[in-house]
Amino acid sequence: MPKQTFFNLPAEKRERITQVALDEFSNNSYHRSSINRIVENANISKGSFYQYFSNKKDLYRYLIDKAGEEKIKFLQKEIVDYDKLEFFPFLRKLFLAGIKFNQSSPYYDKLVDRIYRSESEQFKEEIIGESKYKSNDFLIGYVKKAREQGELKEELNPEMIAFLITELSVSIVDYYFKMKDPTEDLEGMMEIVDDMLEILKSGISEDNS
Amino acid sequence: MPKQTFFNLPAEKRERITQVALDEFSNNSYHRSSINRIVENANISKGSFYQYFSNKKDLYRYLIDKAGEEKIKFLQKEIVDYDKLEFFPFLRKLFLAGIKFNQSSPYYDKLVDRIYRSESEQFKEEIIGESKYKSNDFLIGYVKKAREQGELKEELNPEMIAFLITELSVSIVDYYFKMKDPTEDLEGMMEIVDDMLEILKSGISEDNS
Amino acid sequence: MPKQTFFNLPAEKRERITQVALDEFSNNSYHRSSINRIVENANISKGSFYQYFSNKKDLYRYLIDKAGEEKIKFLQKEIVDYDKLEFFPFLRKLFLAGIKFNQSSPYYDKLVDRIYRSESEQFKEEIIGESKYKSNDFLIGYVKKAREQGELKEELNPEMIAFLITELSVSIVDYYFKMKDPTEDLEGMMEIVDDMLEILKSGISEDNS
Amino acid sequence: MPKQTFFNLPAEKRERITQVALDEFSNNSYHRSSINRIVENANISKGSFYQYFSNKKDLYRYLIDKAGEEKIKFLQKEIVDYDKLEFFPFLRKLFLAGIKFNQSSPYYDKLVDRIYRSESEQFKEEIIGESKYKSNDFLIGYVKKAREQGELKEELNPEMIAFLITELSVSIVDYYFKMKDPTEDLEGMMEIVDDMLEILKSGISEDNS
DNA sequence: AATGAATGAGCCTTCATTCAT
DNA sequence: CATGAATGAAGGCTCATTCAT
Repeated sequence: MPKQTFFNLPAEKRERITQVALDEFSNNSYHRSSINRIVENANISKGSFYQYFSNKKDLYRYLIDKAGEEKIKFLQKEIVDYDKLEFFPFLRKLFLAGIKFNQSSPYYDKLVDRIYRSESEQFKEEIIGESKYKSNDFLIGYVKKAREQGELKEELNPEMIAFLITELSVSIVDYYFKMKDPTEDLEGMMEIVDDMLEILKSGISEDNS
Repeated sequence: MPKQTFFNLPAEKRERITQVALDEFSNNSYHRSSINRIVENANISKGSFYQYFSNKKDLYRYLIDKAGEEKIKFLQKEIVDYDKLEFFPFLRKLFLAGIKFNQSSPYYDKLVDRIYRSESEQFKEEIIGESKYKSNDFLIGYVKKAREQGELKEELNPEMIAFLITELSVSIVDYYFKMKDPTEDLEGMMEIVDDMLEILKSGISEDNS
Repeated sequence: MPKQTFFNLPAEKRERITQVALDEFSNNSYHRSSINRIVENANISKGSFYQYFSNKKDLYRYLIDKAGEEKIKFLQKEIVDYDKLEFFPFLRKLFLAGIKFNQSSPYYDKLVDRIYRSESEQFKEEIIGESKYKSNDFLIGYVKKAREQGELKEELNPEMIAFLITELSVSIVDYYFKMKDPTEDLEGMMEIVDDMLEILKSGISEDNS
Repeated sequence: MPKQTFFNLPAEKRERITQVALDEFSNNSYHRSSINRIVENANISKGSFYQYFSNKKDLYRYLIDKAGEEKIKFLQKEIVDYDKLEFFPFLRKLFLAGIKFNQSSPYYDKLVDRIYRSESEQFKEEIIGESKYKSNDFLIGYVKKAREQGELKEELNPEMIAFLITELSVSIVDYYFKMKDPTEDLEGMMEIVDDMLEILKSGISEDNS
């Protein structure tokens, strides 16, 4: 956790630092990211930095946490009444909201992707282990509920389904941005999402039999 | 490509270096990996290193290439007569073979995963661009053939399917080794593979309609 | 340009570093000069060095610039009313002042000689290109003026004359310090200067015809 | 001196090595020149190199010596009956021959220039001190003779005149190649040479008074 | 006579962190 | 709260030379 001094800062300064750090960590691996560059770009002194954060890892953890927070806040705003939706319409909303979030705050997604996919297992544990935003928990609950309500095949393992969905939601974004100009609107994206959802639906829904 | 001097080395030494380097690069990002550590662990002098490889990237590229080579060699040995198999049985063999390879040479998979998932697009291109082992090409061809033979839904985009399968094949290994002791035998694994395949099959095969 | 941190240093330290660097670069070619030696002799840490200068070239450029600055400052102090002098008396003053400068700050002259005479044309351009102390411009102007006032033969190319004078002014110093003990006073020197000037005068002045 | 083994080599190989080394040393300062590059470009093994030359300096000295030898050989071929010429016609021939030599063997001139102008005095002494081709000796003798024959002003110091001429002969080449395309023929050059000679003549010849 | 693997010192540069003010 | 000078370890890489074969 950043030190209290950081939170005492005027909002403008605090956000400037956050933004610059986000930029650095989302474009470089943890070890390659440079405090030197951060303080320079944020226009603060080295000494100040160490008065806000106890060390590099402290800042990093803060950003990772904030990324989770922001994403959840965003998703909750996008998917109102999500507990009244059926599973697949919900999933569709979830995917689209995920893509929208990525478009509006690409740094956060990059940051999180980076740690999930590229840092060593040990390092990941060290950083995320203490965070409360372990993304999957929420989804597993939702899958379980859907299965209980007969929307999903009984024989499938909910953990596995949740895992599969998470992977697909990341993959779909990768796939999309590998092919398209990210500033484009969402039409092309929806097509892919719908294809992917159709496959998933045929694959895991009960009605399918 | 490593210099000729590297290939002139006694096999034992050459393999020792390869092994140590593999260990280093599969456990650290490219930039974080250290030549210093490699030469120390491999018990060679820094000067020698640069007589074998022209630079860090040279060694890295060599390993990435070798990983592709080894994996293909392994898969070809595992999946004989693969062109006589139907699509889903083939896929099953492919997944299992992939897992087996990971078990026998976990470093190579980690290495390749790392670059595919975590290094910057530009860096990836720089390293893999010149390699002949671009994994997806082979799979896309195979998917197209399956679709022509009526095994897959016509409306689905082969590139997307291939992409999906590749992602799943990686995910499945992640999932498995996150849950199980990797030295265990394959029984538990097969269950998961079969679940996943069942989903895929329901999702993309033609007979399903 | 050195970083601000360098100029914030206590004068003693700043001058110590400058002096040590000057010593290093004036006795070795650019590439042969060693930052390691500089920091060691100046008794600063390597890390500090890079807080003062962005890199080796930065320091080097600073010295070259400073050499130009110092020389011009010195010459202006020595040759007051230089625009009221006739050409050859002026030249005599210039030569003598040059020698005096060399005696009082031999490092600067050595430094500048070194780059003018020995580094590759491309490197020279890279370093001096951006400097405002391109020595010849001033002299060419002065030669042109002298020619217009009928002091020099009309048929001679001013650029060539300026070039010739510059070369001679360097040569004369070389010659002198090759023969004499540099701590001696200037008497012997004046003889040589006068001989050289006499030759030049006979060679290029108009009254000569 | 190179070891006997070097001279036992087939001429082709010996010349190849010489050429490559010349290329390296004339384009880089002594310390920057690389044995590694030389053996690579000359296609010989590291071990062989050290069987031909006892070390880097040995090779370097050999080249410097050879440069002197070649230049003298060339000049002697160009300026036949030079002892029957008067001083200024001789000087003109000398300058032109110098330029021609530079055009035909630019590497040698670059090599010699480099050591004369850029290496430290101590290093120069170490290399050239032992050489028999100290260029000036020959010229001083010639100047003395000219003075005795009344061609030059009595009051001028022959050493100084010889020094001056040497400097000019180098400067003139610098000046020319800074302005012109070196592949051009000699017409433009002759003009400059003649201007320069005219200055010199007015400056130092006796008839001038 | 020829080879080429081995070596360690040295190169310039970047880094996260400390601490006195 | 803010500052920024100081630091030494570590980074990748090049070098001339030796020596066993």
